[in-house]
Amino acid sequence: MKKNVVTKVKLTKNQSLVLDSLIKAGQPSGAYALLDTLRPHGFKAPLQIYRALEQLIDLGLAHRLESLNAFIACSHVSCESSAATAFVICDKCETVQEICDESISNFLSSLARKTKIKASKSSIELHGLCNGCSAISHS
Amino acid sequence: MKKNVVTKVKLTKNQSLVLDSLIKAGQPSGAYALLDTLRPHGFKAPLQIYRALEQLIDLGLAHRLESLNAFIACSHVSCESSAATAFVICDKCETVQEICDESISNFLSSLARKTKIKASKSSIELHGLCNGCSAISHS
DNA sequence: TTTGTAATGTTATAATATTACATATGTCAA
DNA sequence: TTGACATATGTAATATTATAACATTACAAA
Repeated sequence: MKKNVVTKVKLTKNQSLVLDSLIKAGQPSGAYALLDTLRPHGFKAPLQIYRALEQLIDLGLAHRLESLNAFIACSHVSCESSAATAFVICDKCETVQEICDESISNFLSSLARKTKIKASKSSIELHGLCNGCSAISHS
Repeated sequence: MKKNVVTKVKLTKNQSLVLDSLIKAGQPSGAYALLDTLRPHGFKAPLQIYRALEQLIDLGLAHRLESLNAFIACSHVSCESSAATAFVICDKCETVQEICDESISNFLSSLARKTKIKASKSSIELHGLCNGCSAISHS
C-alpha cells in the first residue's frame, strides 16, 4: 500500500514553494488558491501547482482531500506515502485533523480482506463540527 | 448522522430518470455522462442532473464517490441517507462494492469520539484491484 | 382559491484539472 | 567532457466538473 518511505529528499524549487505555501496555510488549500499565493514567485499556470503537488503527495509530504478538491501539508514528520490516513474536517473552521494509527490501517486491512480487493489507495474523510465550533453552535 | 430514513417516496420525473440511468449504468457515472444519456429525454443542462442527484443522495438512493467525482445508485434497498457507508472501487473494471455494516459505523463512531468531532458526513473509499482483475493482472 | 414550497428550465459562468508541446536542467556512463 | 536519458519546467489551450442567478411552473396545504 505504500510507495515511498522517505527520510530526506531534495525538493525542487517549485515543490518547495508549494509545500511552504501549504504549510503556511495550515488548512486545506485549493490548487488555484496556491497558484494565486505563488504568482509573486513567478508561478503562472495551474500545471505548475498540480505537478508540484503530485510529487509532494507521492513523497507523503502532502495529501489530497477528495471531498474538498483541496490539498494539505502532511502533519506528520512524513507520512508513508499513500499510507492509511484519515482526515477529520471541521466544516466551520476548516481545521483538519490527520489521523494515522493502527485503528485506521486495521480497519482498511479488514475492509480489503472482506471485499477481496488488492488495495492501492484509500480516502477516509469525516466531516462535522470540531469540539470548539460545536460548542459555539450550541450557545 | 442521518437525515432521512425513507421507505417510500414519490420521485419526480427528473429524479426518476436520473436514478434509472444510474441503475442501468451499474457503475460510477459522471454528471455529464448522465446528461448525455438523458438528452434524448429532454435534459439540456447540467443543473437538471445535479439537482436530481442532490435529492437522490438526500434520500439515500444514490451516493457520490468523492474520489471519482461520480455518482452511483445505492445498492441497498435504500440506505439511510448519509449513513456510514464504505465504497470499494476496482480501478480496472470500475466495479464498486458498497459496504454498510457495523464495522463501518463502529469505526466512524470511534474516530469521531477520538477527534471530538460532531460528525455529519463521511466518505470512505478504497481503491485497488478486485479479485477478478487482480487475478488477470498476475497472469 | 390563494399561498407557499419545491421542482424545473435556461443561460452564463466559476472552479478544478489535463493535454500537448517546447525548452531546460541534472545525472550518469562512455 | 560529451552524449544521452530522465526529470523538471514553461506556456497556451482546452477539458471536465459544478454553481449562480433568474424566470417560470407544478403541486399541496390552509
